[in-house]
Amino acid sequence: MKKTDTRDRIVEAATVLFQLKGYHATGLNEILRESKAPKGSLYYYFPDGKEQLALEAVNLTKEFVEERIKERLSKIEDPAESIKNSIEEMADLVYTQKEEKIALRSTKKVSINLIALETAATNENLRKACESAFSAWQNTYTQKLIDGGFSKEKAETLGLVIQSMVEGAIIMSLTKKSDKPFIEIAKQIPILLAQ
Amino acid sequence: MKKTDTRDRIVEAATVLFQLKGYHATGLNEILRESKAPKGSLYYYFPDGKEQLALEAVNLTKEFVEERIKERLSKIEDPAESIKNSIEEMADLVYTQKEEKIALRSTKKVSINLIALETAATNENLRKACESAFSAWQNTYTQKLIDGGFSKEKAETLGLVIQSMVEGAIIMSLTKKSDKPFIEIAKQIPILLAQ
DNA sequence: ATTTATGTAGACCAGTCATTATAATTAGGA
DNA sequence: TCCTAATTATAATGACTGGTCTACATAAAT
Repeated sequence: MKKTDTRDRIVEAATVLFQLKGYHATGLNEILRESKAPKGSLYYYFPDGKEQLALEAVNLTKEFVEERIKERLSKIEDPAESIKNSIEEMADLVYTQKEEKIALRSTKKVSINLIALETAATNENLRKACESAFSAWQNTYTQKLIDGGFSKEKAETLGLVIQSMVEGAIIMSLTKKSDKPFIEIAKQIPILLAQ
Repeated sequence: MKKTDTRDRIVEAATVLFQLKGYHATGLNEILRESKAPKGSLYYYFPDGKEQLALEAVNLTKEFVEERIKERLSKIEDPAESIKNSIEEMADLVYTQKEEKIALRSTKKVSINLIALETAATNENLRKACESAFSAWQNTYTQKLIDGGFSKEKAETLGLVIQSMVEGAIIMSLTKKSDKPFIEIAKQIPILLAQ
């Protein structure tokens, strides 16, 4: 029986803020304010401070997104159609999050894109956590392709390509303030998998 | 006749640092130190401070990359092959930059990826500058496709898709510390354009 | 009743941030 | 040589940073 949800609230707030504003642009005080937690609690639950918090945020997103993808992929048997479908759902996730960004009521955890770039050259721990998340997602696509009859080699290549396309769509989508990149990427999946 | 190149050196250093470490993680002092510019010069040349500096950095990268892509696309007539070729060159650009990252001797300006994500939700001026850069690059691909006989509509869609794929490859490449994402993305281009 | 965990609370630290105001210096042309 | 404008130096501003610290409350265990 859990006493409080303080710890969870802190991680949730950190997750949203890190992916929305970035690791360096988000201050601990802001996370505390948003999660209505006192500073003493932060270092009680996260003795290693901001980096530990970011690691947990990345891992939380990793699991959340992996779950989402798997659920979507299991609903349609045909790999091309199911992956297309999954990408279209991501468009919604990224986009409805954007709209609610001021209120921050959203608990959506959708991308580690920004943290990944911020830390790729400067923080090996976080870089590895992001790499692990990307690999997990990529692997989900690969597995679906193998189940659908693709060779292991081809499935691995296409998994990497699809994961890259999704990450690219996120960037383009956020900067263009449009879900069109997602939609167009999704449309190309069946063509890509027809080979 | 130009007296000094102080201003240029500042922009160059800012460009490299912003894309390597990020807008918020890069301090003005660091830019000064890296560019060996006099302390007083920054606000003399850039009275609007850090944001102005970032705007110029983004625009510099925009023009540099656009030039590179155009040059590459003009060397091969077939759109698929030329775009594939251009992406393979980008792999080198991104990657050799990475290797020299400590020395920072590199003056390469290759991506606005990180700044784009950092500012998409928090700084409308910079977001627009990044959007403009993405559109310019995307447009270069589109134009090549039109010249190669694609319909305007199809060319525009594919331009967006290709641009998204490239941005995705950059993220994946930096996070995985491998140029494989670029290579695999490049391989898919002819398949994508065979439709 | 006493002790030990568990968690809350926020003042406080030294340092860094971007920015500004103003003074000093330098350079070029008249 | 002098004047003026272009640079650069210096120093201070106040806001904010991540992180540490001690005090305090509550509740469970002994």
